[in-house]
Amino acid sequence: MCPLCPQWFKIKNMDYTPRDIEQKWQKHWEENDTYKVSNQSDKPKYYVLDMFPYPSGAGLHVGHPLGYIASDIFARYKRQQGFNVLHPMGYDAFGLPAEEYALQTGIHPAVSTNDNIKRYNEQLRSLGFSFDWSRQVRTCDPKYYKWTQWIFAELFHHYYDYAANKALPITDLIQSFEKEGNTNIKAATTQEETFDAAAWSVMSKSEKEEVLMRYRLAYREVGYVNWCEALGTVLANDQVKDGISERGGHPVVQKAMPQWNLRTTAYAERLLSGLETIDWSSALKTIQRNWIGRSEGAQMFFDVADSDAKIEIYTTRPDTIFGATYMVLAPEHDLVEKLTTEGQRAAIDKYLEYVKSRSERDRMADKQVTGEFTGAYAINPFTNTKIPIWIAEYVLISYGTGAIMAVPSDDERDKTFAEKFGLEIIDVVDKTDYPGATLSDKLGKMINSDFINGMEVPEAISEINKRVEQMGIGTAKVNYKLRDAGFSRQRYWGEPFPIVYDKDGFAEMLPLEELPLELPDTEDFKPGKGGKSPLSRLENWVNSKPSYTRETDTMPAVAGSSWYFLRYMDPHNDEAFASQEAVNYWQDVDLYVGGSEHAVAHLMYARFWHKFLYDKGLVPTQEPFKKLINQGMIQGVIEFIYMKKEKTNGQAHFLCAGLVKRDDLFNEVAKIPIHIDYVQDYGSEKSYLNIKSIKQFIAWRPEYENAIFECSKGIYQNGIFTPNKDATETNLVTHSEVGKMSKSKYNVVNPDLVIDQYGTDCFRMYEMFLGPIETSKPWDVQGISGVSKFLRNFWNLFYQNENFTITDAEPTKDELKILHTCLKKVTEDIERFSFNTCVSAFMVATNELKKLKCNKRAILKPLTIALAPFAPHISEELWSKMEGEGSVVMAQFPQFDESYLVEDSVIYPICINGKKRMEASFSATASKDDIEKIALELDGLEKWIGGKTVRKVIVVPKRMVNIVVA
RNA sequence: GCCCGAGUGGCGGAAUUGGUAGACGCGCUGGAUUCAAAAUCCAGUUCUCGCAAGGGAGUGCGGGUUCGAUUCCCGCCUCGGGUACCA
Repeated sequence: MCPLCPQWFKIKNMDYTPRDIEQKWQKHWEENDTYKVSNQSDKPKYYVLDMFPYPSGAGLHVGHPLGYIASDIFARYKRQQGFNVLHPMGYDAFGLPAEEYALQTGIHPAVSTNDNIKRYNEQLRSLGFSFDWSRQVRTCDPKYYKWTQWIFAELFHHYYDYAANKALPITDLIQSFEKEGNTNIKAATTQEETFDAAAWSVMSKSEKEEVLMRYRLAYREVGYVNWCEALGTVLANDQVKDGISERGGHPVVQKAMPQWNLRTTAYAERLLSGLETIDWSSALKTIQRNWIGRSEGAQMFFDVADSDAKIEIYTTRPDTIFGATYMVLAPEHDLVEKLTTEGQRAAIDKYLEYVKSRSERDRMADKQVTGEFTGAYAINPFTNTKIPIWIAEYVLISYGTGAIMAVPSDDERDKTFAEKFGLEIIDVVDKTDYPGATLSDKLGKMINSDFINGMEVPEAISEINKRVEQMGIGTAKVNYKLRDAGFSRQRYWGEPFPIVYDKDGFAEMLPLEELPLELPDTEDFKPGKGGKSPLSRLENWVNSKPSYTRETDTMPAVAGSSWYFLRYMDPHNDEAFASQEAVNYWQDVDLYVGGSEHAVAHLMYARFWHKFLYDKGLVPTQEPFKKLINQGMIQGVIEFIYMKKEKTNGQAHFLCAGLVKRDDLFNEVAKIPIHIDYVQDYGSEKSYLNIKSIKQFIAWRPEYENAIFECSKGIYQNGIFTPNKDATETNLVTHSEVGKMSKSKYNVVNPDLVIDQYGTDCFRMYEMFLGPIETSKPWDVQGISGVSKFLRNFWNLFYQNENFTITDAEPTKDELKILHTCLKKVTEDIERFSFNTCVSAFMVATNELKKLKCNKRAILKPLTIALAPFAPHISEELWSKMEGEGSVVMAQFPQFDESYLVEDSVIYPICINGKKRMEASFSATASKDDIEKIALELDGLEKWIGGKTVRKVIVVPKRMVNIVVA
């Protein structure tokens, strides 16, 4: 402020300079370990967790902090309520992007990851979060992944016992085998053959190891995997979308490779039932339920005519077996080769050739009805008739048993197939009693079905199941869509498996004393051809343990993120992943905030690992995350300019969106994304390019140096603007779309710039004010001035004529009412995670107190405490000026008092037939009868009743009066 | 296709158990201040008819329950997310 300026005296209030205040307090908090939390406390615990970020090279954009702000508000609120709050942050630092970046630039993933983390740390610090940074974890730190490796090894050393319904040591299983073989073992396994103790005792070491591998929770198996040649790695199902890799969009094929897997299917039932016990959104639970995909049905064997082969099928509709007129095997099914007759061999080979040529993508794109007859027949065990065996691509080898009994009358796909190939259709369910019911509803009455005729479907199902078991041809069975998790990656930047193979090729887990097995350093991280990991080229490392060779694959990124929340509880422990005291104190995560993109993979793996650790008695709860909130995405507007597909005189020709629309040229133009920094009125409907923008665009994209830019105002080319009339400026309207904020869309808005201009507190509150935390919305900086104004107004409540002035005068009834209305609203809304309405409540209170010129400590002190979770810096500054000592961070959150909210009188709307016509004030203590009596005698009421009869008067206390007339 | 979720002013959104629809903010309009602008302050702002007083309509569309519906029920439409030949 300059005293020489004539206006200086007009600025009545002390300037609020957010950046100075914020930097001062951030430094103060850091120096004083304000947010450091101890594992020893008399206070009740509360654990608030964010999904830790992958430190990408692009840095944070305005979308990332949304969830962090929400969780920070809640953590601060809980802290002020007297909880010992664990609120940590760390980095999910292994993964493909760092490695891809390394391949492009030659910069080691460890180096770029470290740089990125540094940048993230700075950005997160500037947002004023109350993280206990001393507990920071990084999944790529050997001290951390020592325990990732250890848990993996423990999975290897355990199997899942269905009788005990938990994981048990594999040594227990070996004992059982020695005593009585596997006949009485009920376990999660792919072991089909039974054996007794004698058979076990004569097995070779290799046979025994093979059997055990079929029981272990971490096991190695040759299986079909999603192989992506371009990325040189195996991908999980959820990393493949429509047959191409989610990352990079490369083709993915099925390839047989030995892979390490986790037997997640063993926990299918518990992963499903556990959902009932946790407070997650129904949408998210549904996603997980669908992913687990439980279905009840029967597994059955069909005999094959003139053969000793048996075909095992799975069906959810055993009741329809009398309508099973043919069978279908998946083309990859083992029996195809054996069953195909000589006459059909050529046709079948041709069909198999065709199936091979069809990528997964083709199959998705056009679902053709195709198939071929094997020439063989099966016997329907209930009708004893011969039914033809076909192969068809609509039956998948990976689901159920890879074979079905086809019932064309009651299955949509079987029906189209039967119609196309002229196969018999027998109606077996009469659905006339259930009009509108779909096939999946399983409703109707059995017909043409011998001894179950007349039964309703559910009864028929249990009857057939009973009969199937009596006949010894199958059992009722629950099936899950959930697959075991492929856990091997042929990449460099991940956790090495703690595995060595002896000279006979048997896998052994390294003991804890030999962990961590550190990722060896190399400059050569290119993926090898044909699925060899880069580690396989480091021969010294591979052979560094005498008479052993090391596993050269690495773990996927989900490994480290499956248990990181436990490490925060005791992050520097070298003796255990966390001490039992720490785990027993912190228990589980009370509130988990993160994006819904992790709905399946991360949240499923983490629950699986947690349940395993629970079975081992290492964690006290079955579920890791009690309450989960999915924050929405902050989207960005992507700006495009239209370019004609055909060049004009050999030059690129850009067109105004207005012209494209006017002349309907949408088929003749392509959309070229343009950096949002060059667009005028960015984000608005009328966003456009002026001459300056075009020059910036050309500087960015020199290949368009001589391009033509045409809009209704004229044409710009080679630095010259040729107007149509007398225009001096272009107005080339861009095409705007809302989408993900991404570096590749050139629409990333960096929070640093916003913070520089408005301050962290303002940024935090504005992101909350934008709307409900769970909805996605485009970033729009327009409204931020309202929040900025609010913070200044709040600040100015404490200032009079440049002086900090606060009085100890008794507050009035009105002032107390404003305060407690606000406290009530804020308290209740924080509890239900409605942060946008909290901001609004603060605005209302501030506006009203401003009108009353209230600067009383009794009002402003509690209000400052309540504001602190949202805007911690301004609150701390005002607190220090007001109180002189302590920190607002630990100040007791003020309790609202309903008694201040009680009114002497209440204004009731008077409705006639439900429509508000008048208002009237009644004493708060007036009885219903009194109100009714007075209401009917109100002046002016007659106009609305208009001579009609009053039929009824409804009085809802403190709400409204409704007079019904007719 | 199936399974979730959502549709409210010019815009973001509020209305927590069926009880005054549009809080709060942006934007816009008018006014004050200013040589002028920015900033600030005051007033107005769902649409529509009307100079006004006042009236009518109104929460995606159509129906229903109710004294009363943004809220509950039935049938559609649109958008977003998930999933996909799951036997």
